[in-house]
Amino acid sequence: MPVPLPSERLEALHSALLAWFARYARDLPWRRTRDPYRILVSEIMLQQTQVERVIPKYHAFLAAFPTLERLAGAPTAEVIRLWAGLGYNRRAVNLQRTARTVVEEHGGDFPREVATLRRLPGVGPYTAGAVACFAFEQDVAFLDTNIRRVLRRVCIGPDDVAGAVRDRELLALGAALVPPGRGWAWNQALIELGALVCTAASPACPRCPLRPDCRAYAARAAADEALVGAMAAGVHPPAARRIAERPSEPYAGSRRWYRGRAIDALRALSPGSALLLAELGLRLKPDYGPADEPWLRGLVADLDRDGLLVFENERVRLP
DNA sequence: AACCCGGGGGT
DNA sequence: ACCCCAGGGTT
Repeated sequence: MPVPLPSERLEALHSALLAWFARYARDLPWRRTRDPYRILVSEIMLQQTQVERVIPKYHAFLAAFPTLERLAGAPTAEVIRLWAGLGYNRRAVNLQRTARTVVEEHGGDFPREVATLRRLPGVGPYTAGAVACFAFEQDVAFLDTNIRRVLRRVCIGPDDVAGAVRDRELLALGAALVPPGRGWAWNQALIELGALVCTAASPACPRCPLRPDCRAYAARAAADEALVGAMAAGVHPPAARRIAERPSEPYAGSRRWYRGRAIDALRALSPGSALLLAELGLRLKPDYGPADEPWLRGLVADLDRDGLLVFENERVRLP
């Protein structure tokens, strides 16, 4: 059961992290704007995708679709083409659906409320909070993989057995930490700390501004001390045991891989043109034959359902 | 709650 | 060969 941080430490926590952010934050393009459209594009692209790979795609996408209205009015095929290399292609379709929803149902006026944002396609709890905070500078709390990890370590530490603390509880904890009026910088700073210092595999605690108030650090320091004492006494800890796992399926040849190759094949077509089903099959499998047709129809049907292609008259094309 | 959805880079 | 990454949607 996590205990809230002592209130007398709250102000110190705020100033420590905000000062660290002011000094060490990366200069990322989406931190230079409050335009909700640009913030949304960045947030959708950043879902499960690293910053370094998003940056060039972000610029290219906004060059092609500089405004919400331009994205809403573009052929979906073009949006999918611009998404090449980012993965999770449904994000591209949902992003355009959101643009069209905002244009058609909100008169082009971007929603500000988290609950309203949350209803947009492709916008979940994280993205709704991020847009409310990073575009409209609201002091809202939300969780992404970085914030979740930082909060777990700082506020819960060794009590977080196997991630037993739920998001609901973590979110309540996080909401109590947001400094009034500084939500934008605070949430950016939590994410930045998780990305640069409090990383998943090897956190750089020696240069962490939150170290004085971090439960995980305190516990680790105590454990290290005990270990050093034990080693000095001639006691060695048991070697970590490797748990045997079944070999995982290779990615090439997986369903996900074929979906990606199918969309790539359609991207390569000149705009407006289509491919016979068997032609697509041959581009996915050199030895494609009639026996593969049911499999291909299933693949295509799912992509069609996802809005990533259109299958009509035995031909396949981008929407 | 479990599963699916891409692709690239790090270790 | 794993793990990780500014998550969301479906079942």
